[in-house]
Amino acid sequence: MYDNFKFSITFLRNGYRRGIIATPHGIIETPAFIFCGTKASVKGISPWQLAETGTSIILSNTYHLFAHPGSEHIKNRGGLHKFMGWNGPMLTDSGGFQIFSLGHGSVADEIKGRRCGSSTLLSIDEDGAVFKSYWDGGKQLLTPEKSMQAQRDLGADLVVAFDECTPFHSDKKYTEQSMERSHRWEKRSLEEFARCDDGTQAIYGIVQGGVHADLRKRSAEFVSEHPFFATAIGGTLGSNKTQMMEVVEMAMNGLDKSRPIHLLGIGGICDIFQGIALGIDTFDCVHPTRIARHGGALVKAKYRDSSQREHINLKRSQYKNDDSPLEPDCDCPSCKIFSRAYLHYLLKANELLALQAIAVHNIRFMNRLMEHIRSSMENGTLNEIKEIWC
RNA sequence: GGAGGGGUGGCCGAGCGGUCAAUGGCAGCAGACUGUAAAUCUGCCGACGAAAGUCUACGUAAGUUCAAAUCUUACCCCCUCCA
Repeated sequence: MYDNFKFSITFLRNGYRRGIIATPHGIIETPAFIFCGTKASVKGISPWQLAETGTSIILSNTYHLFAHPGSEHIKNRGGLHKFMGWNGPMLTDSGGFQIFSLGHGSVADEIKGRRCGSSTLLSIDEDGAVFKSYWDGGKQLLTPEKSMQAQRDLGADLVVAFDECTPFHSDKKYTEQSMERSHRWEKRSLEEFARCDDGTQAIYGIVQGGVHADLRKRSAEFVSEHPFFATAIGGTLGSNKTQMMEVVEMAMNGLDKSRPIHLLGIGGICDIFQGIALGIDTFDCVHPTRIARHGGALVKAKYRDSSQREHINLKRSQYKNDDSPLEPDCDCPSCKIFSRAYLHYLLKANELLALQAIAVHNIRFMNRLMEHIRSSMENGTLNEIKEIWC
């Protein structure tokens, strides 16, 4: 297995590391950020814009494409790469996160105890999870085998074992049972993956275990003991950032460090620096592209406003007369030709260009951040550049 | 000239005797967003006040009533139809 894949660590110091993941569609220099193109599209952004802004890898979601238009439909169109026009490395998430998100709403809602009214997760049992399709209302069963078959149809380079993303509010007993079931699901995922392996894909195992150190350790050991190509850290990471990094550290303790390690769903700037310090290789998050659509532009520390956020909210009236670019030292197309005042106006005028222009900037921002992190590792300036970006 | 309809907070637009500082929507001002059911969601949005509350408000003026955005009368504007 994994003959066409390779992970090489090219630099290692004090636990943080630089590396290269080789896939049939190209290489990913790590640490890297993976942009979310959930429904076979990074919302509002074309593949050529992704390429122009230095993106090496994107992610799509099995659950969403399974619900619509169907993984077989995409297989018949030549696979996901061809279908969406992205020829670089790609990962598909298994749909495990949707057991969480379609049952509890957003991560923030769940942690803060705000339950959203209607859930489309109908039930979970040993076999898998039953959803009410948000597309046509029909009942859908997603199992480890189905997720793997769908991911095989989609044809991403990197695929992910099917797990249950356990909610933060679950007690330890449920978290443990859920973790053990996830382990059984991951084993089934691996078996189904191996059964159809044709050398074009590599699979990630997922560490679960909630916020409990003993569970995280057990889960990390489980994943490391099984022949996954790489590891992803998933599940709830706690209710605040301090706890989040504690949980990541718990998971890291039992992991096989020779494999690529991905931190699922995390993409704050400071979070990335902290994750890298613990040895994380890749991150993915909807945050950069989602906040862009809500008028939020990521900017380095010196370009921020008084709000202490990692982005500026261009809908704020303070930007109405701001003729400067989002960031004077950014090389993205948006910064080269648009002012904050213009983007503010576009947002107020409800013009779609605003959403795209800010997303292009945020994507370039994240890629520049990762480039800077990689280049600063070997000359030992990681701590200095953190001041610039955090 | 005759007949009818209408004038409500920045705009559109409900309400048609008390529970109305007045439903909604838009605009405005903020906030949230971390393996995307998200170009979404939440809050504020007459003035003063931390709040209780006080004041000023439904074209203008006068009236009926314990009580009027809501009823009556006059006036001023707008729209439609007829001459």
